[in-house]
Amino acid sequence: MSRTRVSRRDVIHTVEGESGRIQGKDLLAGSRIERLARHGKQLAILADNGRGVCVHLGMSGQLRYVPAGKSAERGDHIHCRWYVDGPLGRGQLIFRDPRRFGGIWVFPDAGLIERRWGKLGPDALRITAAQLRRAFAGRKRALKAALLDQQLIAGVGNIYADESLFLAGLHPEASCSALNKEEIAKLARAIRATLRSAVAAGGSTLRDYADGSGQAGWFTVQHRVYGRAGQGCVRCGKRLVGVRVAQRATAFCPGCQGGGVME
DNA sequence: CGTGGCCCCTGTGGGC
DNA sequence: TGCCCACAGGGGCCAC
Repeated sequence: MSRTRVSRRDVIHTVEGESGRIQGKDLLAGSRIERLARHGKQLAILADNGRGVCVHLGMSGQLRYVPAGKSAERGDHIHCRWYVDGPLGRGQLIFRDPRRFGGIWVFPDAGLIERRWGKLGPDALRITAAQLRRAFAGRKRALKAALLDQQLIAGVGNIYADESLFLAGLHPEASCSALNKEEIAKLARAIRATLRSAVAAGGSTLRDYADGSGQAGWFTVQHRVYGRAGQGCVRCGKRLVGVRVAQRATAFCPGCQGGGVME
């Protein structure tokens, strides 16, 4: 990163070990990027001098890379711009976030990122049945609430929680402790399959989501239950039910998702 | 331990 | 046409 331009300071956060006014070097100006990392919904840009920044997109955040020469990205709510100049090319990395639920966290050393990520559950894209069993052990919460809890499983949000539960045939309000071993294994498979398909389709663009190159995602056309309360189930035709679980809109099929609840 | 409520913030779509 | 309200891919905090 050669330099950075911050238009809104309040989207940049410091963490333990970092103090004082945020400087360019905190945002990796002058650093050589060594690798990128991800755990659940957390992203990290890691430099070879040990520094690193985390990015979380929240609800409306976008991270966009625009190669030099392409028309400069315009628009409101661009809070941070990195001017990248390295062996792989020149361009701008742009952080835009209208609602500002997302943000950027600066770390003086990458070890602190690992420590922070250690508090999250296992990554959902690769979650195993055994890991899910451990996450659910001794918990009576609703399945959907557990899926949304990043400390238990990292990376499942509202859309993919509903879609995974439908695929696994499980009721969103069933208790974690009500599932048997096979049902948990089935849910783990459903989570992995759902996320894999969603990634392959480029994500779910409900309104304005776009990937790093600005492309919208088309997984929305594969949504079976999310946003479809009141409509017919694609599998059995029954009317999908809409409820709120853990303060989030939740849709499920009363016919296909009886798993986990006592009738 | 778990839940519900409230908050952070902007944009949009529907109902009147 | 315009105004107001509800709601939206997330998550932290607090009272109970």
